[in-house]
Amino acid sequence: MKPPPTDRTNGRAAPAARRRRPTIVDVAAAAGVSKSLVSLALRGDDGVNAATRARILAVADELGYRSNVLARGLVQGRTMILGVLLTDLANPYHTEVVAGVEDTADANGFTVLLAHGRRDRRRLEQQLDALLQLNVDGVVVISSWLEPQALTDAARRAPVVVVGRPPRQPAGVDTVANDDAAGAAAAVDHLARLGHERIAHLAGTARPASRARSDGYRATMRRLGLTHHTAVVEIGDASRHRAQAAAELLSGGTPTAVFAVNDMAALAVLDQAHAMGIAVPERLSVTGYDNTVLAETVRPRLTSVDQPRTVMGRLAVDMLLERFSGRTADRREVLAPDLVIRDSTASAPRR
Amino acid sequence: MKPPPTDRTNGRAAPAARRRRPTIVDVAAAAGVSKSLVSLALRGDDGVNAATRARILAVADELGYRSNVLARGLVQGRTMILGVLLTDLANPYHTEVVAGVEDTADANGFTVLLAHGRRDRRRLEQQLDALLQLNVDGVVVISSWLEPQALTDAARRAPVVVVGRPPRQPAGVDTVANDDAAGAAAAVDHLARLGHERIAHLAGTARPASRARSDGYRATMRRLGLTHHTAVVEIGDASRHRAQAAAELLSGGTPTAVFAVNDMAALAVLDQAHAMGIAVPERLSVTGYDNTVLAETVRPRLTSVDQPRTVMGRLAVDMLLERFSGRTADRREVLAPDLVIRDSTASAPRR
DNA sequence: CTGTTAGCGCATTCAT
DNA sequence: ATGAATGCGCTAACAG
Repeated sequence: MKPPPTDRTNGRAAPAARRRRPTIVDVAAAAGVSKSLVSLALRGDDGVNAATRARILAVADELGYRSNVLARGLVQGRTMILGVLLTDLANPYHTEVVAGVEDTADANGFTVLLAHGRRDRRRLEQQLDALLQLNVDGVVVISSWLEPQALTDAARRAPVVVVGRPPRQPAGVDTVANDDAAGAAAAVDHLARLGHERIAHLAGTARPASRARSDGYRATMRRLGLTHHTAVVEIGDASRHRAQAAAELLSGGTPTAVFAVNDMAALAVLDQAHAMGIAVPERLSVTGYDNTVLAETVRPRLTSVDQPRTVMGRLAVDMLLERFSGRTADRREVLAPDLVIRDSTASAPRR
Repeated sequence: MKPPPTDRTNGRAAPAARRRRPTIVDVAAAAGVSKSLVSLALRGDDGVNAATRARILAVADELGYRSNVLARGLVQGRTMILGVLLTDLANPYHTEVVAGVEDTADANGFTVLLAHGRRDRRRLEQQLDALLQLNVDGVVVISSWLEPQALTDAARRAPVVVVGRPPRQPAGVDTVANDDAAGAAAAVDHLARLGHERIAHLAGTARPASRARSDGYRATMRRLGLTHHTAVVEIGDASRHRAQAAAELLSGGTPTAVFAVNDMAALAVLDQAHAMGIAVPERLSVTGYDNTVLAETVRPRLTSVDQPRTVMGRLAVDMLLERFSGRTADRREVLAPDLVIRDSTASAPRR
């Protein structure tokens, strides 16, 4: 805890001559009217003399006056700010949801501010709290790391929508998720239609979304009568683990196709296949999940399950707006994902 | 502009039973003391009876009391919040700088909030304004898009540090940048040492950083006496442009090496080389710039110039702290980049 | 139609 | 150890 900022705007000339932004009183003084009148004029109230209003607007413009959100929030009880809390800035999945959030927020006159949890639950809670303290009107949580209790608590202070798949459904908060089971089914069905039978699965960590995808994989394999599904390997976050898991997967059972839990995992499979001299897609088909930029970047371009991220972000804000208008019942939305077929999948090799 | 939130905490039972967070008065009431005493106790003032303090702390803890940043900011003139303004959330370069900012902010008890410009100058200005309205104590701008005037104006309200290379040095704000010319020289020198002579360059848009790199490239080629530097192609942001530019570059002059302005451009070269059946690095060496995750993702792994992003972020906050302690002179810091050699560069092919 | 006045919210700091 | 005053900028209610 270092020495905090000392500068005060009042008092004698501060070092850097910090300038107060013009307030409504400055405008009032410059225009020679009361600040109430300025307020009315600025908000287009009818009861203001046209000439006076013109003068006020001119002065305000000249001074570069802009009303202060927080001050207005103080009296109106709303700030027109929406907070977005996300686990991991570096995760492109998250940032695309943010784009959707921004779209709808913009269209409705809201400003969006972001808080970053750095993949740390404690920090996520702190940041959520920080947003709430700013009196944001609502929060979109792009994370499945928070305890249901923390979310429910937060929702008592402002409407909260979770984008993703929290471990348990928290009371009082809305959720938007994609149908992981359906996505897994789409990928596996696609591979099966291409004639693959030995379809292996590279599974993720214990996160709910990963589990749902693995469950979907197993269910689909069962439905297809494919008992020979080679292996399910738990992988960690470290890329070394992924590589190791991928190596293990390709060595045992000699699969002709792999359904990876996400694009990063799929990339590990691609790399491992390359190292082992297995041609993709000729001898091995690979599918990812999330359709991140990665999928369009690696060679061969990755077939991947696409979550409608932008739509999810938009929907999240829509749900916030509904809460603002009085909805009290929780709403959970599950969106259908979409398989994007690229170059990493092809017909199964003949024996 | 949709109907804004209507809920007020006061009045009769609001639909969702929105709960006020406990304030210092609640704690005072529950502990049977005045709020002044609570304030003193919480901040460890000596003049508080030990037993009383213990009771107050216990009550505060039980109620889950946490002081409100904004209210404290009101009276103290500082909020202990730092704002980060960035051009593009999806740009991993930016997010790594953020990590550095967060490191140092954390260590000094500051909270970090992010505002996103969506690659739009107007929006960047709005977001900068939004941060300032929150009374953040300082702002780190990770962008070179803002007009110097906008930055200077902002700096009158709170200290501002720009990470990156603004077109002109704005008065009153500090800057942290990497030495693009030196980075370019490191890359070209590396290629020259490997025996390359026909070293082409894939240039970027008109952004200052890109220009500095191109200048560095040309200067180094001249210094090395390599007049035969094939071509400089202007590329746009669209990936199609990049591909086209890369194709053009590899067709004319048959270079044996390419210094690309950034990793994305290098990736385009890699892809194009692959399409044309040119083996990398056997027949063509490629270097990138920025050392993004991309560099460690593509095959072959990309040799790239690394900017010390985390350090830059940390330094930015250090500079903010200096301003808080009274520094008034502008400070501009230029950090040395570092060439990271991977698999995409090798000795020049024999004729 | 215009101007004045009193809070909105909360924590700190000064007098007592 | 306490009440009252204070910081901020705005809007709403009311008086002129």
